[in-house]
Order: sequence, then C-alpha cells, then structure tokens
Amino acid sequence: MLIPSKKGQYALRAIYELSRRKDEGPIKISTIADVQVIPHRFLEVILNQFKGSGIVEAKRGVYGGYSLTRSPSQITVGDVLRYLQRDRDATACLACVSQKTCPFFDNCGFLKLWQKVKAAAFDIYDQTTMQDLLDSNETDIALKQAPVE
Amino acid sequence: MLIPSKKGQYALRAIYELSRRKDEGPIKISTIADVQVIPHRFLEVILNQFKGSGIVEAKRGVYGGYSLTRSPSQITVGDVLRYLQRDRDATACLACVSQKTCPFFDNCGFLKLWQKVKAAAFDIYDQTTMQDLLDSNETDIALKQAPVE
DNA sequence: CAAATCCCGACAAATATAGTCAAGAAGGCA
DNA sequence: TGCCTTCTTGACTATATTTGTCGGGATTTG
Repeated sequence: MLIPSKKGQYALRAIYELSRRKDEGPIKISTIADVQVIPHRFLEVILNQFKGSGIVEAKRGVYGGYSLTRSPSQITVGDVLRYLQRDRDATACLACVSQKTCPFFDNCGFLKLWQKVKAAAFDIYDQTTMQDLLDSNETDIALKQAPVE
Repeated sequence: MLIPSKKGQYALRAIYELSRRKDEGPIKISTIADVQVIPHRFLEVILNQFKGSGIVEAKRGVYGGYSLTRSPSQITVGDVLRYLQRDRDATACLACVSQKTCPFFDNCGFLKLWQKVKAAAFDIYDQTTMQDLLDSNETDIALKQAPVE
C-alpha cells in the first residue's frame, strides 16, 4: 500500500475536512461523511482508530464531534498513513510479501529495491502536510476561476 | 500497487531467473518454479500473460521453455510491472481509487500527490534493470563470503 | 506416433477490503 | 432527573481481489 486503499483515502479526506474547519469547533462524523462522501458507519470505525494518535480528538454529546489536536501544518500525510498501518507494518516484511513465506529471506535480491521505493514514497508523504493540501487546493480553484490563456 | 503483489514478485523472480540463465537456451516453467519457489500452475498463468510483451518468448515441445528476447540490461523492473498491469491502468484512475466513485473528479486535492508518488516509484523501477539486480546480488554474496571487519 | 512442453479458459480457495449493526457510554441541557 | 445527541465498541456480513488449481488442447521434437 503506497497509494492508499479506500480506507486510507477516507481517513485522509476526513482529516483534510477537519483541517479545513479547524476553527469551527468539533465537527460531527455525519457532517464529515456527508461533505466528503464517506459511508457514515465506516467513517466511525476509521476515526475511532485514530484514538491515541495525537492527531484528532473526539468529544461526545450535543456539541460533540471530532477536532484536530495539532495545526494542519503539523500533520503530514505520512503521519496519517503510518498510523493507520501501525500494527501491520510491525509484522509484515515490507520487502517480500512476507518474511515467513519469502524463500530467500535476507538474501532476496529485490529487498533493497522495495526499501528504496517505500522510502521514496514516504519522503513525499512525510513532506506533505494537511496545510499544503489546503493551500494547493485553493490555488487550483483560483486558477480555474481565472485561467491563464 | 507500488510494491508489487505476490504475482508481480513471482513475475520478477521468474524473469530474474531467466536472466541468470540467459545462455542456457529455453528454461522450462517447472525449473523456474522449483528454483524460485513459485507454484507451478500459477507461474504458467503468469508467464503466459507476458506473451506479446517483447520481454520473453516461449517454445513448446521437448526442448521447449521460456527465454528472454532482450538482454537483461535492457529489461527494467518497470517494464515488467507495467506490462503486468497494462489493462487495469487503462480503466482505473491511479489517483483516486476509481474515477467513477471519487466524488471530486478532477478537483481532488490528493490527485497530484498520488501522481507524484507513483512517478517517484517508477523512476526507481525504470532505472533498475535485471542486469543491475544480478550484479547487486553477486556483490551481496561476495560481501558475505569476505566480510569487511 | 508418443512424449514433453507450453496454451487456454474456467473454476475454486484464500485473503483483504469495505461496510453494517446494535447496544452502550458520556456530554449537555431542560 | 431524564432525554437527546454524539461518539464507542466489538462483532458481524458482504464484496472484491488475489492467489491459486484443473483438465484438456495445441505444438514441437524424435
């Protein structure tokens, strides 16, 4: 998974939405789900997994919802993706499909290659903050409204 | 898929094996499967998909088997992975999970990010030839036999 | 012709991903 | 207090994808 699964993309979109509205106080799951077109129940599961991540926090009750615990410029795509994967990465060998079933163990000629690629991908993910995404999206919209001909 | 699935890894290992033995004439599927620990029948399917790729060619009959059509230094990991994916990439949007279901179409803030990551990965894959893998593996083995202390 | 080998399409099994549900806990407010 | 709203939790189901298998057919060589 270097281009995230739907779940990963939902997570990012949800956190992106929270970033967009960081000054509106807690945002309800149902609001995020509506705006970002994510199945409500599934988003519950997803956001719940971010408990303890230090990225979001939840509040129950009438004025409850989710909000960010740090500013969008301090949350990277890498943070989000890594957190979503934390248990899997521990066991699974990123190089071969699985260290147990790889017949070459530490002598697999492809291992270094996979590591290089994963590093390259996470270089990019780690350098991209939620704030960057907000900014780049605004630029896009501006360009569309006043296109250069 | 930027770190290849098992199938992709099988394909690479098979072509790697053909590279190692490029001077031995056609190699039987069953030989490749044995050496590289790949399910025989599955490998049949996989190699069959490379028909028309310009990477390998098959010969039937008693002294039949597979062989490369170009030298290992002219086959990149990118060639192999791309060929394996050719039909999928045509329809599926590499950016969102699928263009049809992505609610943001061409306005998805993440699209450029996925493209960047995919490009970074294929930069590496396209620069890595089968010959490179052969060479690097030999170096590894040499280092193990005479480790620097 | 027979034996070896690839070829082909359909099928089956395993795994991963995506999504749902029901009941509970907690916060806010009258 | 009691009620409404919202997150919490864990189990459950459904769907898609990946990984394989099988039987029989086509080719080549001797």
